[in-house]
Amino acid sequence: MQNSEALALTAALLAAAGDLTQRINDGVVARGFEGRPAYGFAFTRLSRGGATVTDLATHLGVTKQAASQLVEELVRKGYVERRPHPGDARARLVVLTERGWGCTRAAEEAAAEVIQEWAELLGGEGEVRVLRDQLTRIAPYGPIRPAW
Amino acid sequence: MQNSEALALTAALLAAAGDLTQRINDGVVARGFEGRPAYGFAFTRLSRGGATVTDLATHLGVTKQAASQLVEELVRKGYVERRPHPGDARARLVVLTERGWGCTRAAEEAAAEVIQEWAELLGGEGEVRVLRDQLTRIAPYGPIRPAW
DNA sequence: CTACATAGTCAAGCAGCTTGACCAAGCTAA
DNA sequence: TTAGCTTGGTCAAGCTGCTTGACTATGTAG
Repeated sequence: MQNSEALALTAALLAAAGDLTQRINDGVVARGFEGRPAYGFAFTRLSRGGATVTDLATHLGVTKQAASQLVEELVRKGYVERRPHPGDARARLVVLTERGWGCTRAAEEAAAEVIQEWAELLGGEGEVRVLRDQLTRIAPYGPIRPAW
Repeated sequence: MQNSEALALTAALLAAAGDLTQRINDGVVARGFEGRPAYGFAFTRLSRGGATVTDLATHLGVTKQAASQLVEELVRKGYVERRPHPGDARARLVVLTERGWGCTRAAEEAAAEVIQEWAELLGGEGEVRVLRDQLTRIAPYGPIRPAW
């Protein structure tokens, strides 16, 4: 693989990622929710039984202070609520509210729309599956990172 | 395509993009340059004959003030220099210095390394080419956007 | 020559993150 | 039990990279 090809792949990957993020966010907003992309990553983690602030921080790859601020923002907007943690009085369990679930579904729908469009560009859902499988194989574990 | 599949693709795409960005930057730093990911996008544009601040701003999808600050930073670090623009006394042409070219090559090498690794994960360079072609087809034109 | 558009800078402000200090609650060992 | 350390979370201050707004200098169209 030549360097220039590596750069072409890099540019295409980042362009696709940025475009996808933007359009999912636009779709969420169009469905009546206000948000920023980071919400989606938080929701992904919260949608499986809730999480503590520290869990979220790890998942997002930020400090717990930053995660705490994000949670505060989500509480203010009515997407999540803090509950006492069963079994650890220090911790608080952050869970999605009904509105939070609605926002999550909106994000899913918006994502599905974009990917539907990609399927048309690529010539079929099979091609999308190939893409997803390839990306899954190269995607690392660990915290989510901003693409730049 | 079901919603959950769309989310899986989204997550994998963003994880791959974030990982790639991070590792290219790490590679650049390991080669003795200091930088942040945005530099790479600027260099991509500058490497084709230089650009004005306004060109850069458009390419990066930010205000010209932000682009101007970035250029100032790059000048301070010795990666670019400002020259009078031939044919427009208002404008200044920002061009890469020798050190700037070195940093650009370092980024190319770092990118090639990561993608070499991806080729092994995917089982061959042919698979990488498939990935690149697919991404190229779905990647939009227009300014580069942060992935989140 | 006038009027407007464009390239660039200066200044102020803001969002989202960081580091550092701290408290309350849990854990471990004596 | 208690002493000492770890862990979950918050408060406060500060920084970075962006924004909007105001402005100057140069170009361009009538």
